[in-house]
Amino acid sequence: MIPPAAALSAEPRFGWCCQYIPPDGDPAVAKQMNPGTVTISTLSKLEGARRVEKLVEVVRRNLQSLHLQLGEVAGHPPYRRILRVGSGVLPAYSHPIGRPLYEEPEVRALVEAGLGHAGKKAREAGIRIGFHPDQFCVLNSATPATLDNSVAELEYHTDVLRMMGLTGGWHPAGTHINIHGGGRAAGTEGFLRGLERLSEEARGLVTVENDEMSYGIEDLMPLADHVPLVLDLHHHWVKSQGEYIQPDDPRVARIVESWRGVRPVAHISVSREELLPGHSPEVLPDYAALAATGLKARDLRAHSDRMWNHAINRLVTAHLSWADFEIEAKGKNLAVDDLERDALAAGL
DNA sequence: GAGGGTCAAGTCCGT
DNA sequence: ACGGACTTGACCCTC
Repeated sequence: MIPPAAALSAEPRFGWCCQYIPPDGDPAVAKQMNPGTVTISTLSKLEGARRVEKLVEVVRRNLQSLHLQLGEVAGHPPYRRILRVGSGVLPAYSHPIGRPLYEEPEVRALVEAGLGHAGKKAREAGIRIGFHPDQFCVLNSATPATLDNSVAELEYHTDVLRMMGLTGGWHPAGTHINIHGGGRAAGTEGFLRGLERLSEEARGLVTVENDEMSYGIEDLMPLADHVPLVLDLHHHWVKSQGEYIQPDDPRVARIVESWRGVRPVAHISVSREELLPGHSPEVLPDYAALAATGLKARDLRAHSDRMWNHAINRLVTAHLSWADFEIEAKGKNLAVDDLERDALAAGL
């Protein structure tokens, strides 16, 4: 019997996403700590037992790396206990090639045991778990096949979380499966129709995040009574061409409401330092000034390796009053170290 | 073991 | 109409 997910503490958290980078750069540790993949193409070229064998090899590695990642996070203070898990933990799960393989008793037993173990570890250490399916998951698509795939993808993530003991009700332990609004043409009405296609269990986990192109945070407000909103401060800065939302902003209050008592999740990243030569790390990047130097939106969108800007880190520290943060930086856990230093200095 | 082509999927923008 | 960006390398085949 799986113990229920513990209530989420009110303590702020921030953490990294999907991949761990060993501080000493040890490639063997990097490989051990991170998931692998197998392509559909490779699986489809194998037959029968070979196909199962290949999948089992990758799944076993992925479950082991997930366990190690949770161990790493659990070794830090409670304010660092949030982890975005890579969506590739069970490769090909929602694809016709992979689906029957996961029904093989051998595979099923491996997956249930591994995820059960991981979920237990996450719950015991109080690690908040999230997922972020990629750009192919478009819940408002007008293309039936795309919508079908998107629903299947969200149900896949729900299956994973169920085996981790993190489903049932409204975002248990703060768990979330976060996606973007999708294409503009179908609008937020299309998103609501897509939500209706999901199981009740999945609907209790999905969240929606503002992007730089199609749905700004204001554009997502019509969804706030149906699904929690995830504010990405950097996406908003790009889409609004320079606005830094403050914690006392009325839009933040609406976002908090959309979570219905669960502590919200937000995202932070920062433009690449090397594209901003000579920029002071003590000053918030000024979009208009940077655009005037010839930098394009696509340049400013790109994520930095590290949380190099102390002013942004102080802004995030202020936002920790209401949200937990997933840090989207190429430097992963190393960027979390950066934010941690500034947040502690600012009195976290 | 190294090198290089390949990888399930959507949507947007710039040309 | 089409290629590239997003992401973001890792994988896998060939030599």
